[in-house]
Amino acid sequence: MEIILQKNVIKAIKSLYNEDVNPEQILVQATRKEFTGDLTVNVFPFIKQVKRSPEIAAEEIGKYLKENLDIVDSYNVIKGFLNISISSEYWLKGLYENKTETAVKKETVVLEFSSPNTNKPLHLGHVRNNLLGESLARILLADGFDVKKVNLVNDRGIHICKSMLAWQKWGNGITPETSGKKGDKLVGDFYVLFDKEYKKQQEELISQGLTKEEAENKAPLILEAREMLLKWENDDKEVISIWKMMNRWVYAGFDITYRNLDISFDKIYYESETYKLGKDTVLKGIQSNVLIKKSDGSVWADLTENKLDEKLLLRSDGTSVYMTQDIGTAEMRYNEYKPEKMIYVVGNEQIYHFNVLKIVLEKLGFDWAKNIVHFSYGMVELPEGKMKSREGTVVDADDLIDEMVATAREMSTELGKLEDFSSEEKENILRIIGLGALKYFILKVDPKKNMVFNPKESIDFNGNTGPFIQYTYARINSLKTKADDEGILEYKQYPAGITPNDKEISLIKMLRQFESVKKESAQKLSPAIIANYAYDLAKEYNQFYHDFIILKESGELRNFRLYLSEQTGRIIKEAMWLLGIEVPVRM
RNA sequence: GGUUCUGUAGCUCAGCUGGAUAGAGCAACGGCCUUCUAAGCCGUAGGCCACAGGUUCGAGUCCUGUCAGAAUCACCA
Repeated sequence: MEIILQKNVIKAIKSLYNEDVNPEQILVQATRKEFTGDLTVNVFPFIKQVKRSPEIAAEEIGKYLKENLDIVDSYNVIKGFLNISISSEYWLKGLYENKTETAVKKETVVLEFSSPNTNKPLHLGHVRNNLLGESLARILLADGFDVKKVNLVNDRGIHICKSMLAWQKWGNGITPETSGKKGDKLVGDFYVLFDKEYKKQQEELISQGLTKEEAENKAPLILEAREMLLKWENDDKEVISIWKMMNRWVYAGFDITYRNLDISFDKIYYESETYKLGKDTVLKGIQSNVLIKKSDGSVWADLTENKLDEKLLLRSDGTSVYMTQDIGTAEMRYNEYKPEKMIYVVGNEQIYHFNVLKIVLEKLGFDWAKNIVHFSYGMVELPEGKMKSREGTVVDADDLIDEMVATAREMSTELGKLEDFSSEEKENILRIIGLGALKYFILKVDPKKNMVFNPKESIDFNGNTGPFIQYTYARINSLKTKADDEGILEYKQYPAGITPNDKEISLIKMLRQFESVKKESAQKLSPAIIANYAYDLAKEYNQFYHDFIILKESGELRNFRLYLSEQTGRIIKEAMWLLGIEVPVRM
């Protein structure tokens, strides 16, 4: 509709002033609430060309539009702004049009997210990553992309060796079964234990006169861990078997967390299976003189011409680093899917890493490297700052989910809801609500910004929240159920004698926006745009619901309002789906 | 020190490619359940959009500088 108006403004200018203007000069936007009208044309961008004062030009164009466009009902001019009212009939028709054109692009996008390390359980930071990843996948899918969700499990490296070593030294053969602990938690405990003992050794060495850096590199524990990594890369039987066992524990733990968050993947890569390819590629890079081998055997990429430093790709002992395995993974992934785009959902702390990755891949001759997109999101912080695992301030993912559901339960009991439900149904609804609160809380903020989470205040269930939107849906659903009970079934036809009121029109307008909101969120890779839209829509509907009677109305008006409600519910549900949030039929 | 990101109400966040008098929620205060779900609706109060310049008809938005916070610049991942 904006486009129709835009074209006609161009026509108007041509016929009134005999001037040609570009479409970009015609700004059509929604009229602000304080003014009457639906759409506003701003005359300033072309005011010089038409040689009129803003008021006169706006007035003349408005007059032209009213005479030549039947959808234009009336207009008014304030300063240089031409506010146009679209006929309510046009809005009403729009609501009843069934437009189901699904844009099919079928370009493949590989979307990597989650990417946990196997040495500790998932925490709030990972939760943000997972929720963003899952939501982006759905948003891109809805925009017509063929999305492959992939997870890259970081199952090798020095960090795993630390947990393994600690378990070997102090674990006394403990397992998840004997301890009753979730596997990822148990392994995480040993990682923390390693760090504690390692710190002790460092302090000891520092007191003997070593510098901090020397102490970090000479502590017996770290030497043992490095040795273990070397053994691992040389397929040492014992090391491999501990590694397999402990990873198995971790995966069992992760599976539970993923399931609780409704996260799934099309494909899981393991770095233990991709790093060798990376190593090979790096070695080839030396032969073709793209990379440098130093006298101690370490391999580097010289990035000084890109205004960056030198970057290590293989250690002097021949073992690979993070970058090495990411090269291999990217290559493997590209060969497997030949995607148009590879998106990595990884925190903003790794911006530098991905810059380097792209440059190195390009140097190595992979022209698809330019299609790599690092979707970098901000950190989740506590009111007192960053989460520190060593200080025990990490917010554990499983605990957080449990707390959210518990809060939902308290609220529900207090409000006296859900009393007539079976316990099974009730639990499911509480899960939907608790999880909805958590997911919405995280997804509504602009991904690139850091966000603050206050565990003491816990997440709200009122106001701009997931449950607010879910509640709106439940209300609508309840209307439909009641309509059903009363035998109101034929309500979907165009209502002949109805003139929608202002609130109804603004609801219809908002529903129309959904398509462009979806597109925008896909282009900008931002679930927050969907989240904020869903909230605005729910708020608008609640006002409508409060101010007007729906089912107790009669005839066409009742049918129209019921239909309008149903459409709102449908879009709320779809918007929430795009966020990975379920909506309950009752709450 | 270099690079990147952020700075909007007491708190948590919106603010579309520059557009009219900067918006929500929470917290505070005051109203609304004999009518479809009050997890709701309405109202009051709360702002030098970090600061200073610049670009122009017009700047929270773009440019430059300053200040503050964060991340990163590892033979960690």
